[in-house]
Amino acid sequence: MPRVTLQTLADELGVSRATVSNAFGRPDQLSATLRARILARAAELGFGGPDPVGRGLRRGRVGSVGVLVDQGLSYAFSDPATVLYLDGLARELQEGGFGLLLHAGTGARTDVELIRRAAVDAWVVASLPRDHPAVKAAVGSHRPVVVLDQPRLPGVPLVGIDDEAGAATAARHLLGLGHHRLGVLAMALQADGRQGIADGRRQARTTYEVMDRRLGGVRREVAAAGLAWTDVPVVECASNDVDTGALGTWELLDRADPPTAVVAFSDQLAVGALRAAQELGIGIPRELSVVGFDDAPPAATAQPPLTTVAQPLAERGQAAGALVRALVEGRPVAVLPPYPVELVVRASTAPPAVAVVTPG
Amino acid sequence: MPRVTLQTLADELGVSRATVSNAFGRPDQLSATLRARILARAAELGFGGPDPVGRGLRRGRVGSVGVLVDQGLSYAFSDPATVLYLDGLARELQEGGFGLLLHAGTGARTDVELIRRAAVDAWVVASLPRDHPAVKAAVGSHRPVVVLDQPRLPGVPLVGIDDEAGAATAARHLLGLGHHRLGVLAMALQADGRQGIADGRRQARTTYEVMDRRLGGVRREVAAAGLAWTDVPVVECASNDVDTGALGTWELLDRADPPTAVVAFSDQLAVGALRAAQELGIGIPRELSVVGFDDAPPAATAQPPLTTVAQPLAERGQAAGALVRALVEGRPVAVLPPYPVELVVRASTAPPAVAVVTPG
DNA sequence: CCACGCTACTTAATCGATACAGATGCGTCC
DNA sequence: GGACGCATCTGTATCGATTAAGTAGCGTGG
Repeated sequence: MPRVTLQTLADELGVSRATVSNAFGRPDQLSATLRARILARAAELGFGGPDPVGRGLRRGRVGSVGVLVDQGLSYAFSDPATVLYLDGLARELQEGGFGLLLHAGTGARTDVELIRRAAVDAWVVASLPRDHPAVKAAVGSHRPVVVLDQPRLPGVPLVGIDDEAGAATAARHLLGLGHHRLGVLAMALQADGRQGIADGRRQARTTYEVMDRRLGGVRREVAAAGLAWTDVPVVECASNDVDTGALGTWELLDRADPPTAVVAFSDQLAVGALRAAQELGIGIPRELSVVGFDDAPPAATAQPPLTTVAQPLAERGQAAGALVRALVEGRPVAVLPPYPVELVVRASTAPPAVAVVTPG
Repeated sequence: MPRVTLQTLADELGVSRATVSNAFGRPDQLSATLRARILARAAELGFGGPDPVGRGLRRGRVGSVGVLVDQGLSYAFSDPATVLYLDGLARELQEGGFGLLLHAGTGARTDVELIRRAAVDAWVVASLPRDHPAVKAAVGSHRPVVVLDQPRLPGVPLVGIDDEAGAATAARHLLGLGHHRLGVLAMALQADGRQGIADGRRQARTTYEVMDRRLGGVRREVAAAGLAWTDVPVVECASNDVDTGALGTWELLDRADPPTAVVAFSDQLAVGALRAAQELGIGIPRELSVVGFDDAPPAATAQPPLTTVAQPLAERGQAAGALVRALVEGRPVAVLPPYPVELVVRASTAPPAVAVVTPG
């Protein structure tokens, strides 16, 4: 009835508990024949190896890494980009013998309690807003933390990309094609579920740093082209999915002077823009150009295929995993420079229908 | 330098370790003022509460539940149906204070080792083949196990649906519309990556019980309609995604006597069928009828909207979570009857173009 | 004034394992 | 033949917490 432990086995076989432990974890510490006997008896008793929790306590490691994602799981996993980097992360961590303890911030207060009570060796913060309580809880857990994308935290390694450059490239591409009226389709600027046009005030208050940087990139290029940033409508999409992207696009186009080109801050939103355009009977790219962000799998298969800012998703996930491994093993880690991004031009962008050629 | 523990705090304040423990876990066991003092000092020292591993060892519970999914994470999460029930599961478990330790069967031998070493209170086996080594490892871990869909294991609670009835309903619907030439688009019958027509021999050897049951359901209806099962081509799709579904559909239609109606065993595959038809210039439902399975979100938004066999995905995930909670807490659990399924008729099915009306 | 009950703590056993410092025995080398 | 090395196993401290049982101290009712 009582649980089988190393001690049970030791008593059964008349050896010490230490030897039984070694039979499982350090084969070189005992003779092959004794080890075989121990393992055989263990199998008979249905003993599957040392208890992970006891082992974890003693060794100071349990072999799991917590991952904090925004919103619910279904939401996080509906985004192919998120899935891709989680996959990279999971692979790398599994390689190192770690499991992935997923934690979706539900926003409830119990979140923090759960994080405090979670038996993990480290935390990966996967793109959370700066003020999210889960972030504080993770940092306060006295375990290594690695951040993906955001938020930047002092002394915490970050695996990010050059967001500003990425967004700037997208904007420059469109401006270079001759567009003068841009629109921006952004993800949430704050976690308050707000949807719609975000004015300057709102833009300045985002708690999602990635949005801040990408807006900055577009703004920079718009200014460089001699245009007014206040003339560029920014629509904030409360969720990063196709439906909401379509909704946001409706809003962008339903204006007095609708944009001829849209910079979307994710492929999800961009695909939503394509759908909205189709519903409205607007030809892409003839009447509207759309640039996405991420180059997630759906970008290439979209109709038309999306011009988008490519970033190494799986690779970054893997890099985050490698950082975690290093930190847990006490190895020093270097500061990672932002991963480069690259514009992939496909068929969703073209010069505006009525090109306004500037003299010169 | 050394870690702050309950003992550190106890020494600091001149109280016993037990009292400090109680300050965190059982507030009624000490005076409010002392508790406040302890908590205050804890905050000062940056002590975030009792160590989860020590706690876990003593209490016999760590607060995490392992989830075993087939293939890699990106694969599992590319299926909206999987995402939906994992979301239900996660919600229910978070409610109970458990985190989700995800474990994607990579097929490597290290999988089993990882499972053995994972600090979890229970396992959820999410639709694995009968012979998957991870299943044995989970069952052998001496922790409660709950199975989603498959495999059926003696003495292990299962949260399933009536697969046979579901598939039968789909087939009956098509046969009732007047179709005489059916085709089946199945998921993998074995985990060997094989793709293409599965003959009777292969069908009989599936290690995925769900496929077995669904094939049985279709077979039953085909027989009831007086047709020969051997005339019904079954194409096995190695991965459950849209691309592979399209590929399988090509194979199904590229035959001497192509089917006029397809039963797909997932919405993913069904959407693939829609795409293949579009590529081939085949009108749906005029020239080809398609029935899906799951009624995952994409089913309703597909073009045309999919007729599909609906099943309560999130609800089942939640039910699995509830079972896990009960088992971990030592409460007895009743055997769950299969969840009912229901055919949702949308626009992807219609009578065959050249209806063969039986006299009578 | 004693017994009783209550609150507020403390004591000590325990969860299951790991790792380091011995202990033991045996062969070998000079 | 004594010293030494080596392989193989044991003894024991320790990881960080929980909890049942025990002990003061204090107020109260008979």
